[in-house]
Amino acid sequence: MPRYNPAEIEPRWQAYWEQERTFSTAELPQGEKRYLLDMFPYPSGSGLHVGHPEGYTATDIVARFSRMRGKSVLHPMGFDAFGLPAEEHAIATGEHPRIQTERNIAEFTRQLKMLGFSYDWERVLSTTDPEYVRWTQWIFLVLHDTWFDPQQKRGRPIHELPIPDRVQAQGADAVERYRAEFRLAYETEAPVNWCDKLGTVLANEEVIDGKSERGGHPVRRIPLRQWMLRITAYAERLLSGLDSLAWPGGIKILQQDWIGRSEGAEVDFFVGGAEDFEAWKRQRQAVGLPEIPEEETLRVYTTRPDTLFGATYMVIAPEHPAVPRLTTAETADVVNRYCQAAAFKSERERTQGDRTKTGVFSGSYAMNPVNGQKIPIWVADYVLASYGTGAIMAVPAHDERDFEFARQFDIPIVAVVEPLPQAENREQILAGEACFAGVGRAISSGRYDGQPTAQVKQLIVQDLSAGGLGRKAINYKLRDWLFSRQRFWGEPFPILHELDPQGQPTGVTRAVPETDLPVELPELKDFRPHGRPEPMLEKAADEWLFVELEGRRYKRETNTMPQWAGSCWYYLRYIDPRNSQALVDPAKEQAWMPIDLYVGGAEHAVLHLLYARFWHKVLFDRGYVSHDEPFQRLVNQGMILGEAELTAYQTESGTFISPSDVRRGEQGLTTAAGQAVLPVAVDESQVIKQGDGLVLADRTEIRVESRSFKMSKSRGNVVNPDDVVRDYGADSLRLYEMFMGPLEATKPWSMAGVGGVRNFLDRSWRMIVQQDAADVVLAQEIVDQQCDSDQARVLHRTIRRVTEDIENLSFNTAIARMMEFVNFFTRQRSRPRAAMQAYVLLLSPFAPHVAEELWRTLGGKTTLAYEPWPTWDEAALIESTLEIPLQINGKLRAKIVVAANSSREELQQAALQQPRIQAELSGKQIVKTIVVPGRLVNFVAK
RNA sequence: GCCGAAGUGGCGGAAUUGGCAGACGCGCUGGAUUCAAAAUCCAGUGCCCGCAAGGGCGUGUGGGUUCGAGUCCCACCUUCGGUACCA
Repeated sequence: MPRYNPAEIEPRWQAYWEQERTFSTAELPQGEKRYLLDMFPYPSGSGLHVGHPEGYTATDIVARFSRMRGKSVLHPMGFDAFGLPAEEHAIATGEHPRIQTERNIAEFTRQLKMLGFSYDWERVLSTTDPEYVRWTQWIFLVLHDTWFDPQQKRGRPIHELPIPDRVQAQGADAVERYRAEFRLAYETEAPVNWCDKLGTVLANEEVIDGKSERGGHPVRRIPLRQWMLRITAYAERLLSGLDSLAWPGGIKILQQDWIGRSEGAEVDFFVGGAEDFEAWKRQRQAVGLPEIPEEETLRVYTTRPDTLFGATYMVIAPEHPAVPRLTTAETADVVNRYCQAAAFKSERERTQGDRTKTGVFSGSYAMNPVNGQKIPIWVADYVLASYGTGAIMAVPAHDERDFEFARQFDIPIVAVVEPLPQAENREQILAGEACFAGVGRAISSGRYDGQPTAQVKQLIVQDLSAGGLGRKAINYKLRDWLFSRQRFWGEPFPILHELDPQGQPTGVTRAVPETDLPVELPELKDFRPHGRPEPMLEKAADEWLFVELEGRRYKRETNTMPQWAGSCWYYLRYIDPRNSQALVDPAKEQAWMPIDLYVGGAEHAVLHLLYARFWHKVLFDRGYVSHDEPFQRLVNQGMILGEAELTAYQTESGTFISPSDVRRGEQGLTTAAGQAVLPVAVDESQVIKQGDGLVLADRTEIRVESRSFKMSKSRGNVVNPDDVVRDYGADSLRLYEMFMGPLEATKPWSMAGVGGVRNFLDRSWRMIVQQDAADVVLAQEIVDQQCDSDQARVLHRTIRRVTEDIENLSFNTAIARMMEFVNFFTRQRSRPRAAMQAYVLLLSPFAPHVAEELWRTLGGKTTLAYEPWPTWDEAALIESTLEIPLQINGKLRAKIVVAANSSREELQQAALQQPRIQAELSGKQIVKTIVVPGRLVNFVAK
């Protein structure tokens, strides 16, 4: 009987591991440690899909491999369990989100356990656990209690913030307000993306094309009191910290671009009238550049101070505080209307679409500090209030956006940078008819003329600084992080707002005392939004909402934290998941951190990783963790696409045409002649291969397209791991996920491929287990004797390659090596037991269940999880003879078998003896001979 | 537009980093076994010409470097992913 039967083997070994606590991890590592982390999943109602086990299997292989190499391994799993779907479910059904969340977690847990991952399940956590929420809130209070010291470039306790005397003199409330301006967690009135339909505010990343990511409902911008995190203070550290990390280059670049550092200058333009300009300049010369510009100046940020002489107008953002000041009686109406319209549009609407620039003249003029030229000030929404100073000097000759705007509104264009002589459309650029954003030499720029751009930049900034008119400046695209949501299903903020005797807020806030954490969510009977922009928790009963503390009355903060909060620090909690005294014990933290390998999807390349790094740096500055960066090595697993789909194209009249004859235009798919074309799904049986492609079997001149698509419910190509495990077993699923291709690559699913690796496991089984016995007994070929030299070579080569491939995360090739091993040994009449045991150990990280079973059959008494990893013997790898290719003029002409250690001369002689080579060379002259010992011989002949 | 990744048989993918292109798997073809099928085993399988021996061509396209290029350099094309006026 005993065929390989995963349905019986797998649950049995899973139960064994659980009962024996095989993978429970010691509190502290002994010897070398490995912290191997998966990005934890959101437990959605649809369960695991086959994308999840891809990364999970990769880290599990490394975890099992590392244990066998004697490392202490921390390999945990948990759940990112706050999130909108559970709340939407609650709104629809009235069921508390916690109930559905727990059900989903139970289902995920079942599925994860079914796949045999060697997680330490005793450390499992969920971001929704009250004990976890407690420490999320605690970290928020750390952020609230921290300011960033720009001198020391680090976060420090708020009580260390120097308070200016003038503030101190105004009393405690003034001091508190002053501090609030510096805290890393602060409140502000911010324009937010409000969605009427969802009844909630959305983060920018949750808004796609002016619509909500979830549901596609319209979104508009309204101002609302928000919690923000001052991540911008850490921009420089977040940028420079990337250098030391072993991350994919592309991800680092994404983060760099997101942070968006630029160097330039801030320049003040005088807007107080031409007659006072000289006086203003003299005054600036005397007192220097003020920290905050006076009312009669407009401060701009530019990365091209060298083009200052080409500034022909200025633009301020519609939200700029100077807008009313710069508006005149005549322009007031137009400007007001323009600003209001801009405010109503979402950031997305303002920055996308037709791209035709809009704007209105403010009515005022500014004086260019370098040449005293009077230039108009416009209000336009192509300038963002949230970047730089919210105002720009516009140099249409050397900035595409300004150029477009100037063309539209007939504003002069003056070239002040001369391109290199060979530049194309140089004449047009100099005539102000084309835009040139590159570098060159200064022209029409007074005493700077003739100097290269880089030098002019430097000189102008120097001169501006000396005159008190400007200074060097650095800016970042990164914005502060909008950290509050108006939903129910999130962590409450541990913040209290003080009330006066009339029940009105006094504006003073305080933190909930640490001993009162966690602040749990209030009980609600009804989860439907109240439809106002205010947070959901406003619906809470008064007993929750109002708090008395030390004789004062407070109202609780009713915003909740975004889903990011829990995922920003979960990797720390795994280290010490039950600690009730601290988020993590410092000794354990120091022992296990940093994370040696972090595997997850590229969709978290920017936000999750940036936010988590930010929190980590704050915790580091405040002394709660021992490293500056949490994720030493990062790998992004590739996306798994659906099974390849065959498509043929058919015109309306039913004629099939080849894909190359299909045009993709505004009308959709058409023929070259304009006739509509429809894609038709084709079955594999209707298709044959021909030449370099596939064609219809009965119409071989018609080509068929083969493509894979993202898995989606709507396309119906989602693969469910439960089905795969039922039909093939978990070991086959794991193996297939790794065999498909490189971990980082996007690759299509193929059920036939799963069958292929299942076949390999069957063969592995039959190599060791007797086929027609009643019980699981060893195959007759298994012998207790030494490998012969061929067997030893195959064995040791396999050990070496599998070991090196795992170290390089090259799992697909590791599996190919094991397949070669099985192909070789199934053909051997005698198979040494030791070789079989070594093989089973190599297989075990990939297919742990069948490996355990085979290990036991081969005489193992307990789990193989801590058996020493096999080592290879270099001596066994050496081959006595080699086949060497012989080339003439780089073309392969013959092969010879020679002793492996043949010298250069011996090789050349043997090659010249070879009959075919002799024949080819006769009548020719050998110009050159290349001999690479162990590799090849190449004759260059004429 | 910009940034990133990638283009190798019918398909998924290998190739010690400049040295026999196509490992391994799927699929397909033929054979053994079987009453038959499944399963299993054996052999073959880049394309073209040829009965064969053999020959020619071949890693997205075009050029280059080299005795030798999938791999290095230059230009371009295509696909996928990300991003959007950041001064």
